[in-house]
Amino acid sequence: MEQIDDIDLQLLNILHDNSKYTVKELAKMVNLSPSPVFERIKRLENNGYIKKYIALLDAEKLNRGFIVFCNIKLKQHDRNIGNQFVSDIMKIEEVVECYNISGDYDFLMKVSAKDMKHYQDFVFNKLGSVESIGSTQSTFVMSEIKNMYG
Amino acid sequence: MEQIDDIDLQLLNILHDNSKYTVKELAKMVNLSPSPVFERIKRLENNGYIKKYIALLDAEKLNRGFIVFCNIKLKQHDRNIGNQFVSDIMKIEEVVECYNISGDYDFLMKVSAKDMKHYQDFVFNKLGSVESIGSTQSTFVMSEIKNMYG
DNA sequence: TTCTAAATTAGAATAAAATTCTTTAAATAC
DNA sequence: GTATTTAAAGAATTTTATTCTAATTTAGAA
Repeated sequence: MEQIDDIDLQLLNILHDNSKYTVKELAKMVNLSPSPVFERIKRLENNGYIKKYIALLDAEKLNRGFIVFCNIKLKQHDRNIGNQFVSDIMKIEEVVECYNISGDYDFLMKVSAKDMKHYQDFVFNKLGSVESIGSTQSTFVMSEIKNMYG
Repeated sequence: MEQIDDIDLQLLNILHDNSKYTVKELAKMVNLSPSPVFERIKRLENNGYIKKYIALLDAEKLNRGFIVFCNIKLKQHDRNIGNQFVSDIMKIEEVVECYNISGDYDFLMKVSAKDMKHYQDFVFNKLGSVESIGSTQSTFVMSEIKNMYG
């Protein structure tokens, strides 16, 4: 695996914050000409340092500004139950992130809803029909303080 | 505030997953010519539906694949302590997300480190010097199941 | 140090994409 | 039904991405 240098790291940090700079602009920022910057970015893409480029959307405007962290305990801890849970959760659009975690609970999900009413509906109707779930515990987000991706 | 239609929504969903499509490609996907697609995207940007465009990086390759959710209780619940905490946390690069939450703890942080050793160093040396923190509780991520941004 | 080879860069040339503009069509109001 | 507004298509233009070649730098060996 190729090694990356300081200029690569600069480019990654810049693009992580704003991927719309032109190569000419990037070149000026890192004191190079456009060609090597273009080649460096292609190399970083091909070597997997850059996974993809995405647009960040305004959750509030799209009626998804109500964030809840939802802890999940499975009914039992066998592979089938676990696989079933993962498979079910992947289909639920309100679940934007999900992690298998240490501690009292098995999974931590980040859920994105319009409001409390929507979240309640999500818990009753969506989670309610996921057979593998034993219990849940909701932690509500009152405000977002920091988000390096937002 | 302008209203968005189904095609706008399609464009948002596509760009949220991959912002590198050309307008020509997008036009084909939504069965329009490039011009109206271009104008729609500009409108979505100007109206704030699209906040920004970013590159997603490979955390593992950048030595940041060890994820921990860290719950925080403040020493006291007055405005000064709270503001001091927020100000301190914004400067710590390992903290990639932070939320003010309901429940037993005051804040939930997502922390990104190289490994357990790095995380330990983060807790001792970085969090350890944030005066406003009363107590912490760490939940370790064993695996990422779903991430609509990753 | 000096030579050689490999890698990197700069700058020009080309291809492709974004962006603008004008015309046409469609939808809505009157 | 006509007028008016809005949205779309297609062509023209500008900008950017991408490729190519030559020059420079770097690293290693003699």
